Amino acid sequence: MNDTPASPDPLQADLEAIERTMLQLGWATHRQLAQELSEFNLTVPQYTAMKALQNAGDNRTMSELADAARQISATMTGIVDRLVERGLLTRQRDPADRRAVRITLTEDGRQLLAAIQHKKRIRLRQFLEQLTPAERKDFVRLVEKYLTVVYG
Amino acid sequence: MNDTPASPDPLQADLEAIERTMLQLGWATHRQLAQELSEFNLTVPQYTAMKALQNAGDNRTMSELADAARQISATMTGIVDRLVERGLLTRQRDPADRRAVRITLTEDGRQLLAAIQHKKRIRLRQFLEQLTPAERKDFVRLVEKYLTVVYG
DNA sequence: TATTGTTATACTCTATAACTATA
DNA sequence: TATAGTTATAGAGTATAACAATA
Repeated sequence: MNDTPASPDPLQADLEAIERTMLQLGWATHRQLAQELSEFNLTVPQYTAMKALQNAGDNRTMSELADAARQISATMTGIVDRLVERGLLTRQRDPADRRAVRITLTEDGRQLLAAIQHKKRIRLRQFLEQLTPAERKDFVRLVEKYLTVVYG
Repeated sequence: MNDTPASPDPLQADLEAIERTMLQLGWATHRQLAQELSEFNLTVPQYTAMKALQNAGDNRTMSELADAARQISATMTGIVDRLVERGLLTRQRDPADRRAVRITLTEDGRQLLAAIQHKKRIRLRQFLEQLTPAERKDFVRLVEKYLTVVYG
């Protein structure tokens, strides 16, 4: 008869707090980003693809870009279509393997990313200014650990 | 002549690390959640709406639900349509104000949320087990501060 | 008149399956 | 035969504008 143990699973309370917080973080991030990007006439998947390309070093194939952006190639085709049409990316056949297509950021594309980055950083800086250097390091370390453990 | 100052903005390095990490966190969370939910035939906006309803105390109006889920009412109409059709929510005219519609979780809806929660917690627990109690508190505190500062 | 919610419209994202071109 | 990428298809989410019912 001990339905209400004095000392239950010590993780339980933290678990519930983190679950709620992370769902909020994921969704709030997504919606907020969508709204910020609409000002630049970009969608979240479009921006994510461009950033993934930039981080992966530009001149990637469609498969590599799809992997980096966590998409399948059929989806990436449509996203890249619209970005090429706007002059933010270019598509080029790879001469070494004519099945492959190489994607590059144009100068316009790079400038657009820079403009978005500039705007996003203003608010991020506000956040960082409220933390101590040790807290900043902890934050990055904990979030990276979360990504590794929870998303493999 | 001091183009490369020995001690530039001390926030700059952290800023770049956090920017990249948070974009990855937002997108990875979204894509991972979508994949987990597909097993239950739910989309992310559908799940978010159901959780928002649950957190807001059930029996909310469409406007309240849209606010809680960060959607506009026209979008919420479509999302609720599909959830009602599947028997996870019910719609009822409010007798006190016949313009308003009250949304409630059905028993099936509550059970589905419980099943999803059970599955999500397994992986979250893995993460928490790798942290000290102090780190767990820090994590929640820092993420909540981030949400407050960055998303108001 | 103002508010609540739905409908109409147009576009984007998404996954699956079938297909083309190249290796 | 296998791989890289596109196309076809169907469904869901999204915002805007117009609309109906109620206050």
